[in-house]
Amino acid sequence: MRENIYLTIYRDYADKIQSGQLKPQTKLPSESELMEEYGISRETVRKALNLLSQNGYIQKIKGKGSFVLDVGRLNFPVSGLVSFKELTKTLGKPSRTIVYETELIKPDHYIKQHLQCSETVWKVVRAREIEGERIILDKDYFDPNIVPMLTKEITGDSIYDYLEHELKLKISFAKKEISVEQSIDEDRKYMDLHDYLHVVVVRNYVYLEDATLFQYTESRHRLDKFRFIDFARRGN
Amino acid sequence: MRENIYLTIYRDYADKIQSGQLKPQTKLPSESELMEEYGISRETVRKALNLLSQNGYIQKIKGKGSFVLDVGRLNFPVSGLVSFKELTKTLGKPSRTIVYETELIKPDHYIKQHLQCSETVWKVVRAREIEGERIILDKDYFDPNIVPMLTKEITGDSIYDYLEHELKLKISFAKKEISVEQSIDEDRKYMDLHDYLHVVVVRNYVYLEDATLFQYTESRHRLDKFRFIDFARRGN
DNA sequence: GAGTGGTCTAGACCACCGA
DNA sequence: CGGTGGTCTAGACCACTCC
Repeated sequence: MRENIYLTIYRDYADKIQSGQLKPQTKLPSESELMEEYGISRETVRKALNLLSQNGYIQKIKGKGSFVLDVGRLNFPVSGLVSFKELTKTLGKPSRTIVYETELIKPDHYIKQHLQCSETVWKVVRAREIEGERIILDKDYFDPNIVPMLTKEITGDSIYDYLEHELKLKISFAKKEISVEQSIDEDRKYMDLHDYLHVVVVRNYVYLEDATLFQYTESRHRLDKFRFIDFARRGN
Repeated sequence: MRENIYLTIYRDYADKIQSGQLKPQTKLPSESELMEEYGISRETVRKALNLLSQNGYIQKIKGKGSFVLDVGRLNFPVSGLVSFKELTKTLGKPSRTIVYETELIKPDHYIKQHLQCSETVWKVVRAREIEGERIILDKDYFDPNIVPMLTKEITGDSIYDYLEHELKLKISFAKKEISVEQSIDEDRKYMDLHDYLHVVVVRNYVYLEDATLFQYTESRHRLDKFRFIDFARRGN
């Protein structure tokens, strides 16, 4: 027991749909049937279904019911906050992370402006290698008031696991800005850039529950390997 | 009267925040105060606040209250389904649309695969000019079973206005795929591409309320002018 | 402790869909 | 018409924050 009936039901169905156990076009049980099945009230059922709807798993149609959408093929990084480790897990391709820097630095004006914080910041530079090619360069900056210590061991694995499970930080929301910019020397040095003149730059601002900005990340992708998928609802 | 108290309250506050009338860090009235103020129940208040939270306008903090986020500076195309006309309205720059094609064609295999539909499809090709340069090329494909007639007048203005207000179509959700690809002759012909070898391609699949796909759009952007902003929540 | 948001309930009325 | 989802109500208990 304890806690979040609607989240449990949401995950139940999200898993069933993602795994293909529930095929597209399938009709879900009606809200009253789900009330019975789980022994809960209708508003709680509806919270679960609305979550599924918002995340692109189902479509609710008034007077008819809830139907499974075709999510299986393309939606893995359904917009949002997917870390490299999670991403490669779903991709199933050989990949690794190469850590170039993990150090406390004095931020330049540019970084200071983004991460409005103290006199020093953690800077982490890592390349992401997939199928033998370094195609992503991640430059992370952390507020040391929130992340006091980082090591090569942590940054080589998943920083997010560390932040969420060790430091118990609760990430609340993030803003991404995607643009294309000219590649710089650093890109050529740390990535297998071939002769592309541009890179896709994803600037990521990550906030905690109390709305404090604690991380700024610049993720630089080789043009030909970049892909971003976004699912958006209009009214629902 | 009639209908959707929570949507009204949502729009009230969304407007106030977007216009800067409510500054970042401001504390909103508590849920019980809003209940009083509008004479409604708490769950209805919460629906409005949750909408604001999901769309990046506010941050709710347990035990403290709801606080306005700094949305003003960057969030205009807060991910999602923004049309060119809406976008330029907020940008306030001189812009226009050039219609190159508005015709019924036999779809090639590629399009047929995307828009699984009949023997013919509407094809619309338009360039978007901002500050004197054609920097976006939009290729739209519509299912003629749903959109029976299109004219140059319609496509030159806003197709979405026509679809929503004239045809009363209810757009429900869309999936975007962003990637970077080599530019083709058509790009150079219809855009002021300079000598960029690549374009940013946004493939857009638009669905109606009953989950039928009715439009496929390929939006090709000049590298240097492309920008995409995404706001995403992690837990609530 | 008082005040806040997070979850949940058991009802109600409505608009829509299909037969 | 019965079944569906969409909105709304008036309560309840909890966990959290701040004093």
